[in-house]
Amino acid sequence: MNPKKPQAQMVAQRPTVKTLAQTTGYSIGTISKALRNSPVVTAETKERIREAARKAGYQANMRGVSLRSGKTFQAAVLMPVTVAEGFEWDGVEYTQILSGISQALEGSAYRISIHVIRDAEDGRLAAQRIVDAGLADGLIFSGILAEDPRIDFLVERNFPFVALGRCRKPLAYAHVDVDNDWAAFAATERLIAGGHRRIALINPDGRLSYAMDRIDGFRRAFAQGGLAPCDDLIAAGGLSTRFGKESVLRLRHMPDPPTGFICVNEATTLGVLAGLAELNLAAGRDVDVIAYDDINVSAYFAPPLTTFYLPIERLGRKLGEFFLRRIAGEEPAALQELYRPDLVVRQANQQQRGTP
Amino acid sequence: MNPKKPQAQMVAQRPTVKTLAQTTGYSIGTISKALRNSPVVTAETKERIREAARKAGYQANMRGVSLRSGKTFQAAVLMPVTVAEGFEWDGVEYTQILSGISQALEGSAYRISIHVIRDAEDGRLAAQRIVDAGLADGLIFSGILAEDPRIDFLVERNFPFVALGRCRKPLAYAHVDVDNDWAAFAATERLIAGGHRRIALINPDGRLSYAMDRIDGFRRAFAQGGLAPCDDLIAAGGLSTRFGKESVLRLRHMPDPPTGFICVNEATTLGVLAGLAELNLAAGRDVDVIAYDDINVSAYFAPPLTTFYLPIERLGRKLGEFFLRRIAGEEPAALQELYRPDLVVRQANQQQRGTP
DNA sequence: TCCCTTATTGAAAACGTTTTTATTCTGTTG
DNA sequence: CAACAGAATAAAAACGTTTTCAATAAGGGA
Repeated sequence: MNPKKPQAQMVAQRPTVKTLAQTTGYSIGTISKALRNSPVVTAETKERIREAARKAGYQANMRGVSLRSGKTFQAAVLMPVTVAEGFEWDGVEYTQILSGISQALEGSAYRISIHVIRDAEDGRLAAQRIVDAGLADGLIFSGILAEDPRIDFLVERNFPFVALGRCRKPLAYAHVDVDNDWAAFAATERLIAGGHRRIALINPDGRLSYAMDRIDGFRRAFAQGGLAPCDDLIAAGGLSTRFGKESVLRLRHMPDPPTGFICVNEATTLGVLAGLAELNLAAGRDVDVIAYDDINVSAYFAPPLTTFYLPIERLGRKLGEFFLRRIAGEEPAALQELYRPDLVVRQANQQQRGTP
Repeated sequence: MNPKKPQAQMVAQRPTVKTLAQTTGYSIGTISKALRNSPVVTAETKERIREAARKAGYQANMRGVSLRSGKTFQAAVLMPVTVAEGFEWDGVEYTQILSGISQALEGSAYRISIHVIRDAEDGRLAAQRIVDAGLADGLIFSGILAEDPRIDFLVERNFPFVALGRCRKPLAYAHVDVDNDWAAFAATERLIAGGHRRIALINPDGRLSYAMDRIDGFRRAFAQGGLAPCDDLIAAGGLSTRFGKESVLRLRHMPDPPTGFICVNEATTLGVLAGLAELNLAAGRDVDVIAYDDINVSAYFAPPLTTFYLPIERLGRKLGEFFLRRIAGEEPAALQELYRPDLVVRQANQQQRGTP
């Protein structure tokens, strides 16, 4: 009994192909082929090897696979974080998006890895780092600009990705998007039908592609009614609660103030309501507010608001699905989907006559 | 000119240690040692090799490093997703936590990988999978139960992790936590001082460790005032807006209803306000509400509420810092921190006499 | 002058896979 | 009966590192 003998009394190491080769008598090449269900290995050999693998609790070492195959099995998600003015709620529920992506990736070998970015330009640097250093097999990101440096870069490098949102360049790439043009059009149309003529559009940063989509829909609704659009009532800024509030205060102090408000997300909506409260105005009585809602929270606002609702988790699931299909080699042109949110009516949105 | 010659006209491949060995004339071993700043290699050799690496744009291939070193360079974060009743807002701002962790990990080779879990038990399975399959070098997770299966498992397996929250077992593990006992005590004390005697505690799931901490603080405040605690007014449930609203409606229909409410997060607070509105009660007039706020949103509620505020991103940063230090081998006992949130007074919280 | 120590670098092995190529064996065909 | 085709498996190479061990050179003391 040589006490130096190193192998026997070791704690149970993770089994490898080598281990399985020893226990079954086959070579490591055959083990690998059998487990990957290669047609060259005979059925009963496969069965024996699989049985041994099962019994040993074998799991392929991802680091080995990774090195050999060149794949990372990482889906990189660029997560924007608004370093806004002192920790403002921005209502960007990335948790839901990630949950959706995660559901789609379940069963695959892919894992989500997070890369926090500050803006789209920072995102381009992150994308470049990921591509150059081979940190992931593909990318998922949102907050698409009309001219998005990330999309330009990735399309040029032919690196797989899926975008939540569309840029305004005629490029072929996988994406999922909300029909913001339609939603803004429908919201504006509804307020016009309710008698409103001065309508404010609380919008995000104007460089964002969907901000432009919303403006397009907004203007189209006025044009359809033969009215001039209220371009002076378009507020472009952040997605924060503070921005919503400040916008209301500013707009309501204009000579011909808006009586209707179309908000871009829950956080701005809450800010708008706070601003109205400060002016002693009530939504549904003095003015009307229509919101867009990712997370089904507008029913709890005071008062409950009419909203366009699309659970953002559903978009996340589609992003994940498209990611896997893109990685598997499908053409980007086949991986594009546009969603229309549901209109949830909680207010009549009829302008009360006799309002200031 | 043999057209089969494979190397010369290839597109620029990523440089490797082998490439650098060829261009510098050193061996790959020396290259590796020089780049890792090993003391055995001479200063001028290091300089030459570093220069060549810089010029070639060399970046170590993580897959190679990973296989050789056995490290994954992954920080696995277990992200809870409440598959609550139809996409309810739960106010769990994981984006901020991830942002904080990400900041702390910047500069290191570590990346965040997300593992979505449904509850703590599901989390234990995820942890087991991560440990067994070697998917990460360490774990970060939140939503700690008084008896948390994840902590038991990881401590037993001696696998590095950092918890956001403390369990109730006397185990040594790295953690960051909010002093919820103190916060609940202070909130209760404040309402008692304002004349309230019937105070409701809107609490999360009772198995959560911090739910118990809150109850402890709640009771202690009554005991200090020589009063009997309102155990019948402790509502235990989700973190959703719906739960906040339903709790108010239920509690206010009791024979001796509460006049003060202490909420657990922003989402429940919004629900509480919605419930009060439905009962035609106003916070600050008919009843008082004190909230806990991770994301600085309570200033925009109607009315603005007195809150305990601690930007959750700060906790995230600490989690990331502790993670790196734990991975580097520091003892868990040295990696523990308890934060007290700031009290932000926005209401007097004095009970108005003559209230029902 | 010779040997021994020390400093520096080179060579080789190892991490765990997958894939390519080689080998062995069996059965068939001219 | 020799050659050959085909099937199954084994052997080896490769992915890009890091680490261990061996080799070489230089310098110093006897």
